[in-house]
Amino acid sequence: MAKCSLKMVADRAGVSKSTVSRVLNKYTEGFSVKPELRERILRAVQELDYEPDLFIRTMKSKKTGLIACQGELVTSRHGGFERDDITREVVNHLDAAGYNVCSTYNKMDGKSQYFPPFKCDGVVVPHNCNPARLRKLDQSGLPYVSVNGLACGNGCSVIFDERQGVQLALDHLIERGHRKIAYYNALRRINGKQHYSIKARQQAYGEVMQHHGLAPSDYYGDHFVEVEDFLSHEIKANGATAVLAYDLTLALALMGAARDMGLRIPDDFSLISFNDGFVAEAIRPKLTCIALPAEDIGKASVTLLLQMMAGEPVQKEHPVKIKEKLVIRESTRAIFDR
Amino acid sequence: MAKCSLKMVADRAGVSKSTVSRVLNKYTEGFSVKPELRERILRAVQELDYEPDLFIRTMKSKKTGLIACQGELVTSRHGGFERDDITREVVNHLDAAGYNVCSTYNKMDGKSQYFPPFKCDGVVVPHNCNPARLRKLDQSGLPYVSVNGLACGNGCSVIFDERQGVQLALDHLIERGHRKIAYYNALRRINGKQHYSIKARQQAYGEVMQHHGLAPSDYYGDHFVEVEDFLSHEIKANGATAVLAYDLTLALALMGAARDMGLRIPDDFSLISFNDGFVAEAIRPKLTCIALPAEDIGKASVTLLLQMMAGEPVQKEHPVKIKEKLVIRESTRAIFDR
DNA sequence: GGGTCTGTAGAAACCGGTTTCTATTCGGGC
DNA sequence: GCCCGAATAGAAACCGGTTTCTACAGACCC
Repeated sequence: MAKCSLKMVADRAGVSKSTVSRVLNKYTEGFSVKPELRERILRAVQELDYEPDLFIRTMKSKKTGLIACQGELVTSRHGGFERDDITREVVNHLDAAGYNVCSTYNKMDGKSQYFPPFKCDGVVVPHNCNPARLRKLDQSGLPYVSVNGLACGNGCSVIFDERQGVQLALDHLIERGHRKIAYYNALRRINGKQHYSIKARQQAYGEVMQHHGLAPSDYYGDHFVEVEDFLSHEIKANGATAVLAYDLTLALALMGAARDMGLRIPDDFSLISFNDGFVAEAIRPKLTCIALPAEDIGKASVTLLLQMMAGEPVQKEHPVKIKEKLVIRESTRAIFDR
Repeated sequence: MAKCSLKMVADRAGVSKSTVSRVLNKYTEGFSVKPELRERILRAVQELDYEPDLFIRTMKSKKTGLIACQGELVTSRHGGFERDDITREVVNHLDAAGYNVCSTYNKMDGKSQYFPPFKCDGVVVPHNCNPARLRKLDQSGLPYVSVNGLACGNGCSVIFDERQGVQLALDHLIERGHRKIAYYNALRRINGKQHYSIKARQQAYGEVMQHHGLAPSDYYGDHFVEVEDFLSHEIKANGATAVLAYDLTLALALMGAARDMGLRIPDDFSLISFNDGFVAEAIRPKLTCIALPAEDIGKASVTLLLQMMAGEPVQKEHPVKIKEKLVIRESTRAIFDR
């Protein structure tokens, strides 16, 4: 009924705790167990449905086999759609590498708590935007990787190449004849801090536009603009023919407001958004997106973390950057001369 | 740097481990500590930034202060939008009650693993649809509550009142003159098993329609129908004026296909969906929904679990049912006489 | 036959906490 | 001054595992 202990298994098999532990952990380092005894022990384990406590075993053993996952596991209400995908990829890769991923729900806005509150071999920090918490983790000396977020001195960071993604989006639009391309920025703050991508995309937009000799839109700066005001100003007044949106939620909001204001997509303006997902494919017009490949960032992050844990030298100076991908659908079209 | 132990705190304060433990746990049961000594200990704790290991303390103490959360924390790719909301509500309420919620990512489709793999006071199982895993948990004797899913003999279950929700939806449509109302069912299987709501909504639809003397649609049964085929048959051929969709993802798929087929919502048919969320408000037409209030189910679930853990008698025979809510938006309209 | 090496497995220490048991000091009643 | 109980705090046991240390049996060699 209740969970049974190593002692109970040992008693049932008529051996000592140590022998059971050795058999279960396949300890062959200078030791061996007679096949017959091994059989008896394994039978007892099976009969009692024994499984060791995942955490108590971490006390004595050097390797815990545990990876702690920090951060908003329960995604925020209006959070991006890509978050779950990324975390899932990371977890699956760690699982495949034989690690058990574990997390405790500690509110990041609560009293400054340590993370992790248990012993583990490494830490994954998805979508980080809490510098204080990160600094504490950094000081702990544990190997950690910040996935889709920045790291401090001792950790690694894997992020998306926002410059390349912006370039992908703008090239796509410029190739199709667009010259006045507005950017709808996000000013959502998570726990009082912005996600790095907000500033990165905003800045890349300015640079890439300038590089093409085009004027950036008025509203790509730091102050918040309502969707309706944005569309009135940029599309109706300034005559922009295309909009790049910070993420899917903003793109959806823009699409809704455009419909309400009598603006058609892509006839009156083209729309392209960061993040891809089920919704982008389901809505009409289907949204052209800059996808953030979850598989790629997940795999790269886990590879990096495993290297750190193995003590191999890794790139810590600069974040590893994952390429973004253009997914062309119906919301962008060519304009023939202006 | 590395995490420090109770012993280190004790040494620094010049006292024994037991005294530190007593001070930190506010042990006053027949014991007391001189204010001056308490001060010194607390100072040492602060200086060393000490926090006890969350799991190791569970070994000896009767109360662990831990709640395990089973299930798909990393939600499935195309999963419903309501899942995160519900889990978050549950976690926040447990947190408020002083419990630490913890989860390990164990693939539910993997080798049959026990859950939880550590000692805890109770278990939360959100969105359950894995009977085998649940049966094991049930046998463990731990207090547990199945949130938005069914339980076995020893656990409690809190689900939504699907019958009432279907009634809400159909009454809304019938009041507005609809008589031919089709139902678009889901046949998604999660880990080989269906979520209880699939059968519940399907069945309730049949009953409520019959109760109103109306004929249910052809396609509300168990076999899968493509959205296009569904719309051709039900709307174009059979002349249905309204559709009730199993969830938001299916509603989105229906909206997309309708647009592609030249069917307008709500002019050509009204659409109402289960689940509510950001997307329902963002798309056009805004979707009329049967909302599944996350706060209500979260609060009720936690209340129930805490009662079980306190040894109080609770309702185990039947699931507790949470009322669903009608959110009227733009996708449904009245038809004036037929 | 004695010494040594190897295979096998139990005993015991240990991890980091909580709880129980025990010891000492102090104050008060006589 | 002595006895006793309350207040205070250390010592030690314990939780459930892993790892190290130790012990014993048998094989092999000389």
